[in-house]
Amino acid sequence: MKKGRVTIKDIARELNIAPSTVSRALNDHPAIKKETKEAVKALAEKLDYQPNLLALNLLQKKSNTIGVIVPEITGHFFSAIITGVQDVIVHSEYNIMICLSNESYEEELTIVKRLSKIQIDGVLVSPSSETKNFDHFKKLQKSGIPIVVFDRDCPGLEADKVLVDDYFGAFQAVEYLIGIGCNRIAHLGGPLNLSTTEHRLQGYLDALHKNKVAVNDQYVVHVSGFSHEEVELATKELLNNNELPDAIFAYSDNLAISAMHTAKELGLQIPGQISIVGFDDEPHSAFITPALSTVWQPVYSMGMLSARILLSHLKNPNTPPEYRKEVFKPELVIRASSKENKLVSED
Amino acid sequence: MKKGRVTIKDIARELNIAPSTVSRALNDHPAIKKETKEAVKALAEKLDYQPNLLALNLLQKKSNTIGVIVPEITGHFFSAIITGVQDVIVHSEYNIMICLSNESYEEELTIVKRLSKIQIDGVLVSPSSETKNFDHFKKLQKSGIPIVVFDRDCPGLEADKVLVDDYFGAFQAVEYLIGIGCNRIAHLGGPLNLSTTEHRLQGYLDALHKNKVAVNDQYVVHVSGFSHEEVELATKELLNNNELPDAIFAYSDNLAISAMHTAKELGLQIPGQISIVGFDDEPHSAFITPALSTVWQPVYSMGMLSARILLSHLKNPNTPPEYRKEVFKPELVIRASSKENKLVSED
DNA sequence: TTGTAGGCGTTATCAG
DNA sequence: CTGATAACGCCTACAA
Repeated sequence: MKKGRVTIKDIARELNIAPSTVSRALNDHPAIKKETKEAVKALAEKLDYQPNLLALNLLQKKSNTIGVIVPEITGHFFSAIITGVQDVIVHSEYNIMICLSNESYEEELTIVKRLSKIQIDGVLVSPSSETKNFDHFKKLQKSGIPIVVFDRDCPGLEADKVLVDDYFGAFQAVEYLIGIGCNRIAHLGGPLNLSTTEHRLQGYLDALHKNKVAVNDQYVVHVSGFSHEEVELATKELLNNNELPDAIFAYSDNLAISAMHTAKELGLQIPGQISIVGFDDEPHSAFITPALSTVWQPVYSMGMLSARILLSHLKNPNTPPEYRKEVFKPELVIRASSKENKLVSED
Repeated sequence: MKKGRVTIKDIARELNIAPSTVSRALNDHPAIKKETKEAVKALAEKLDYQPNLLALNLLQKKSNTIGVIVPEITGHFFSAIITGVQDVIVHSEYNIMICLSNESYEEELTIVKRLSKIQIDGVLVSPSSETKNFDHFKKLQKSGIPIVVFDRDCPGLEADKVLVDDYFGAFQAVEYLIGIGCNRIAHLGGPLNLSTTEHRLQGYLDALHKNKVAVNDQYVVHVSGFSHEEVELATKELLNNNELPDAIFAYSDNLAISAMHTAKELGLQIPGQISIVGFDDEPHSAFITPALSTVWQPVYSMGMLSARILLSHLKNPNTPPEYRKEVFKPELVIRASSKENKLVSED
């Protein structure tokens, strides 16, 4: 008649042996008699003994938990990455704690503090769009916690990184637009301090330069966040140019869809008068009308790889001299929102 | 020159006082001299003392963590619920552990075992579509862990529940379809052992009965899972009827969109020849063409309420005599995929 | 092969 | 007001 769960002491008492013997038996310690082991294990089974991980955590000074910090999960992008992460981690002894920063630097700070308090063992992170300073991550690293950065880079932070070649994706997309005859290509860019924003912008600019298409400052607009209002505002700014762009390369599918919406409201034909290309290849992008051309990224694989890298560090706690940097190649997916149509609109 | 993090003992030694005094000072115990408190707090600050929650966990026999079990997060539905949960929990002292069952009963079992092992304090759960038996949840409850079920009910399990009136939503949707002149209304149903499937089906049937529209068995098809193949198969079965339905009420937006796709491939006009109504109001449903009529649910609020209910139990660990059952009202959203168009098609 | 003792970091209890 | 002590459940030297 004990209260609470059964412990190794209970087993020990019942069997008239020492708790340490029970512990060893349960852990298959070589120096324990076979019969003892069997007796212990049998009783443990019978009593439905569950090792108290909380006690182990204290002993080992680790939580057996890894944290995943993402800006949001309502879109498909981070959800899919997380699913990849989870499908790897689930086969390890670690638990996952998913934390949402809601694109807020403040909340990200709070999260990091919390994770640090619970002695997290490792962290996967994609910083918020507000985050410019990575000291909070560095602090984690200093206390020995390995960090893997994914998708959104943290420039200046030395860590493992699993990224996408955003520059390449953007370059391809824009060169494609040029190829189909667009020459007033606008860019609806992301929040300014994201690495992804910067790389996609750079890819856009370089594609224009390389193909000797004039760059027009008025054709580049950046959102400051992903709220509906901000996106709409930016889109309108772009489309209210006195000389209308004949194509928009957007930072993301969501921005692209917003742009498409606004363009339709203005009575523009897509792709007749204006072509639109997004980035991310969200699943619904294929279902909107016209179906959105976009840049696909291997999200699930990114999640899996990030998790694997973190696990490998956790298994080899010897300070690794060098960090891995894996860059996935994205792929242009051409659909109905962009079409060769400039024969007419050449004035 | 200590190794590892600073503990209460370090502070005690430095100040020549007892560890227990430090503990009390840090916790603002009333019976501690003001100056002592200040000295302790100052030093703690200076040394960047972080309380070791792992030790606390062991002492209190609780993990200060709540688990959230969902079938998946790549869709908007559960992501939004989780976001609601998180936005509530983040203001408490609890951590969240999000677990994905991938719509698999096996994985759900594994998750529950894990959560039980780490001495989870409470659980929010929406069961997988394969789950027919809720003993694993009952076992959790028996060990004193409060459970709140959300969205998908677990019939027979006594627990707090935060649900949606699926019956009402379905009834409304189908009655609306009848109102615009449809009389060969098909139902593309969800997996059979989900409560939501059952209630939506019942709402569909009752709406037909009440309005004296004949029920045709061939017009009711259920998917067995949410994989693309299965959905496509079921959709085709529905549309390959010798007498084509003039409307489809689908279990979810995703099923509806798949149906729409297939219908388009068959050259059908939507809503000209066939109206389609979904369920969930996923954000992208407004952007597809034609925009999908659907049934909206207050997802974010459901997440928040579920979390609040769980927290209230955690704060009052006295066995609560009765469970709460909260049922949200969904709302029909009419868009372009359903239209009054039967004047013509009446043969 | 097994038992004893100490400790992981914290708090609660009981003295003083 | 503060100090010593025990305890949470487990593991790991060290001893026997």
